Amino acid sequence: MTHLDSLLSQQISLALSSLFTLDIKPESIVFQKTNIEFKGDITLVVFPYTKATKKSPEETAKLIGEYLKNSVPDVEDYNVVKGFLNLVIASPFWLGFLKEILPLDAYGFKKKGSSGRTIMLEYSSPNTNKPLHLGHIRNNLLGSSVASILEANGNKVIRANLVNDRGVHICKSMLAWKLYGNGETPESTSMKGDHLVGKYYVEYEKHFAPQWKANLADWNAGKTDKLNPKELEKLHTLLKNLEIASEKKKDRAQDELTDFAKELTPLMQQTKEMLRNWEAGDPETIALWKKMNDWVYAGFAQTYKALGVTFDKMYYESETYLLGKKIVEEGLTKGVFLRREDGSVWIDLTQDGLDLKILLRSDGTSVYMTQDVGTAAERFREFPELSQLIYTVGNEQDYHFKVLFLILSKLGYTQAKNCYHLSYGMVDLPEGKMKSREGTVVDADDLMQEMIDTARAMTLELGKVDDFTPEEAESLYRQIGMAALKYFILKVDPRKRMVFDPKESIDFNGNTGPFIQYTHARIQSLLRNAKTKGLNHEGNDLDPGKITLLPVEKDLIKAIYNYPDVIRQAGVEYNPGVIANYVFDLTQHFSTFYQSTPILKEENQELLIFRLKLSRMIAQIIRNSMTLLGIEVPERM
RNA sequence: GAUCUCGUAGCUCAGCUGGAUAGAGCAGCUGCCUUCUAAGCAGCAGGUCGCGCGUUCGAAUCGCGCCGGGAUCACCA
Repeated sequence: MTHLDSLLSQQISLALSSLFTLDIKPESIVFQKTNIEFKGDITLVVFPYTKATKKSPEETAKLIGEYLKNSVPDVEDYNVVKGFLNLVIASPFWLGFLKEILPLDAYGFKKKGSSGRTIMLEYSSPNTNKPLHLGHIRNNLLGSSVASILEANGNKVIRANLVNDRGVHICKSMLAWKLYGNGETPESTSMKGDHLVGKYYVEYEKHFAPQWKANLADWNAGKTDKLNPKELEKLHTLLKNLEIASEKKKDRAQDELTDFAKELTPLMQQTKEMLRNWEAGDPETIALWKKMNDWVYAGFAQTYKALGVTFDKMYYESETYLLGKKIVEEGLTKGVFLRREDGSVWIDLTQDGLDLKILLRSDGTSVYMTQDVGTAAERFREFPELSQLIYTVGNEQDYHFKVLFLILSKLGYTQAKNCYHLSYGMVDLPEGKMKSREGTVVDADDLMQEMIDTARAMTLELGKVDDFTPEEAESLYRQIGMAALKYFILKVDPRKRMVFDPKESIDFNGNTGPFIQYTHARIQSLLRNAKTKGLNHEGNDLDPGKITLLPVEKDLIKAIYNYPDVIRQAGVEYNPGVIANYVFDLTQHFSTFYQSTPILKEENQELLIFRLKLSRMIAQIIRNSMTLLGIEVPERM
């Protein structure tokens, strides 16, 4: 609620009371933007009150309008269309407001920490067996931007990254490198470390597939002589299941058989052995693990730097994967969990409309959920002041987090209600889902490079950098390319699945990051030109009495007026798209103004200076908004 | 089978705590660079808001049902 809203709602409450003896609380009165077709700045819909006023909507609106015009100096005029009361707010109000905020350099932002809330926001959370791809880009950009938005709302934010650095999938890359790597290193191959490790993850699959397929083929041909009696028995059970399975369950039964075939390959046996060695602390395995993970981290560091994301706190699964077991034991004694005959531990969530969920395997080892319970508990202990714990994770894990928060709550963690799953939709390509098997996965590093290369080509073609030094030009290409990418992804509501069309994302016209950057650069150019002409726009003085606002100028000030609410809204929704849409709209309005209204050529000196100040304020908002999206704005382009 | 989610212009998306004739961008078509950066501006064209029923003075927005896409429900992570 803005100052204007609260002033008007109080007056309207008084009006309703004195005109119709109606008791309506000011807080319950809401306004909406005046439709562009009609005159006015803010609109009250009176339909809700007509039952009580016993008058027609038009009559009711007219009476309220007249009351406001007489009692509120800032209400200059009003008009009524059906049940809509459109109020015209006087120019001095808008100019007075602008004058008030001109001295601020972060208008709309709350001071960091002013809310007294500390929020931990987890994002990125990569696996160390392959490089980052397009999906990770959305995760990183989203998490990073939401962190900034929450800070702009006055919160202290801890940016956390939980690295998935252990497990079967990591051992696959390690084993493949050991078996087929011939000692390759990032140095010897001039490959980025994460890409080299990813190469061996793929290599593993290449050797693995023929092995399990051979198992299936053998079994189909009745060759089962390699199996021990126990395995043979399981195979018979699986085959029988497949045979009697209904049409619908056939896939599932086939998957189970395939899993068993994978299990019994030499490669998988070796992988599992490697994982056991790792868990036992075998020095050779640990050394290999460290070496390859270091390669990956060096690679990730580059990618993160290029993306412009940072972290305050790193967590490694290798250090946290044992957490949670103790909590599960405690939960057992509390009766939250139950132990089956085979020793596995479960929670029954059927009362909550969910299913049974496993927390410890029959061999006593943890599953993902166990670790997540453990890390959450650890974070609550480590940061007792935490007001909120946010997980930026794809919506494929909606169920997982529902269960996690429920378990935490059942274990008695009151902080469970402060946990939030920032769930975002998958990124698809125009031809459908990204599939590693079909090689359609878009690599993060490649994509960024492509964007920068395109920015270079476009900029050179337009002849924009003729007077730039080579370093300045390169920096500009990077800024533009990254802006295109980031804006393209962040403008979409995070909750929604989105389509990433490389051709479209590389467009620099229209609703794009580069267009917004360009508008900022134009304003800066304007201000530079003003300076060389000796025009001083830096002061904050402004005489509302001497300026008559054009409609386009009033629209701009109104948009500025709404900015704090936009930042608040983006924070409430955890949605950078709110900022993106706002700043595009603002930029578009400014372009209209810029194109249609003389600024430096204005003869009236008061007006000229006012327009410069207005432009300066718009530039500030563009810059600060883009910062919330993690996007840089150049001074020239 | 169960649960969750999405469906708005040819394409990508806004709008969804109910409000006026549903908005942008891209793609298509017209204009505008001796004038503050044309990565721009102005305009034209493009819609049964998946379908149906209901609630309401009023529904793209809320509820129910159906159709279609996606996801999840593993001793995977």
